Amino acid sequence: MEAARKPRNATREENLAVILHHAEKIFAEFGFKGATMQAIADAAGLPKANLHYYFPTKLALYREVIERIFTIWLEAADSFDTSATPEEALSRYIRKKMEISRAHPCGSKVWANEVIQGAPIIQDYLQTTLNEWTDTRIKVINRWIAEEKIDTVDPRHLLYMIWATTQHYADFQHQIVTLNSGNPLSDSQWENATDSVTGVILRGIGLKP
Amino acid sequence: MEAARKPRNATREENLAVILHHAEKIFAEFGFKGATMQAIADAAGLPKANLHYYFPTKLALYREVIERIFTIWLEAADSFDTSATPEEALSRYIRKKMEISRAHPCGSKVWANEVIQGAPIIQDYLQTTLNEWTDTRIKVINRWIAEEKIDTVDPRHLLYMIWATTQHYADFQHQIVTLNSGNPLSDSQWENATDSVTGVILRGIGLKP
DNA sequence: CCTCATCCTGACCATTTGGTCAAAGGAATT
DNA sequence: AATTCCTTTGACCAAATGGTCAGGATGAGG
Repeated sequence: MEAARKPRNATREENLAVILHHAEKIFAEFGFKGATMQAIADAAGLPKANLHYYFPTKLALYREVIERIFTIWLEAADSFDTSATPEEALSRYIRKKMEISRAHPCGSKVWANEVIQGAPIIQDYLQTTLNEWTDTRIKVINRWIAEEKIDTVDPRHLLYMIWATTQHYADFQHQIVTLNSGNPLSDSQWENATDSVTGVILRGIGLKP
Repeated sequence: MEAARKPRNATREENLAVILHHAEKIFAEFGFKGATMQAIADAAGLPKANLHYYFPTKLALYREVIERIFTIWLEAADSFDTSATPEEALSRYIRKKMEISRAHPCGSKVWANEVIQGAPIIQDYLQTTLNEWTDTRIKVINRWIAEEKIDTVDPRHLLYMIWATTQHYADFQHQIVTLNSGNPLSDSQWENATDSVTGVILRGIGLKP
């Protein structure tokens, strides 16, 4: 969000990246109030006072972390409407969201934590950007239904199902790993998960995956 | 978990219930570290020191809250295997889980928070009770597949989908309410949500809901 | 009215927390 | 070398937090 003033010195960029990376982990693990600046500083290998040089308050750091996650989510959203058919649109969107769950589990967890706690920070995002995005997708899905390309289904709940299932693999990662004998999902297991989710949802609305 | 020593005095029972009820809310809203004994005490309308009379530590109170949630979840699990057909078993299980999401959203949120944070408290539950429960259901689903009652599907991911979607309505309640113009889901909207989820999942594995 | 066990609570404490600040590097430009 | 701007950090503080404790309230049985 902040433009780097001196691109010549890469240290600023580096430090920002390191701080944000570890802040994401700590916030994911303890939530906003549970995370401490000291813990983030230790994880990042910096003195606490240095964090406050880059981010004046804990809230500012948290906000930055959240904003980055939101950006990633919006990009995944793009792959929804660059497709011709419902099959392609939905399966690409689901696959993309599964990939994000695997690549950025902590980001997803921070978002989940935030929403569970009533979204005190991102409330405006929900009301504006997410709300608008949802409305446009609902219209697309309703068009598919009108054109009899998919079965009748409440578009809103279809979207919720996709969000819930894909994010589950990030947010409940620990539970899934535990039920997988303590091992993280392998490549093929992730592939299987993606295929399973895609298969049930597509068939669930009358498509053939 | 603790037996009441003097059932004659109902005050103990009452206070325990009040404390646990409000503790669930506060823990759901702030996570374990974020919740404060003072906040729980205020919500329950009791002095903080009184909480420590009933629950020696914050952890003991949290553990009790978690255990109660787990009990409710296990009861929902029962409705899974008292049914004859896959249609009935799955639709009853999904419906039950949706009802729990509506009746006990805070409980679900506490569980979600706990799992997101790596389940430091309930790890043993995941490894024993939940793991065993999952294994038995997987066998049942695999039998359905062998008997060609449902399409081929990875039972594990089918279960994850059910958990994810149903719990989403509790854990992401705030997001759903926001996307519903700020209004909680009405009776008919909950019915619609349940039907939508059940419909997609059942059709997704070759059943007619 | 007395006894005794349970229940309640205001005051208190040690620790942790987010955040501040002044003084000290450091590197490029003049 | 002097200057200037950015960066770093140890020491510090006020507030909040989990937990303690001694003493007071309460009520049932005698």
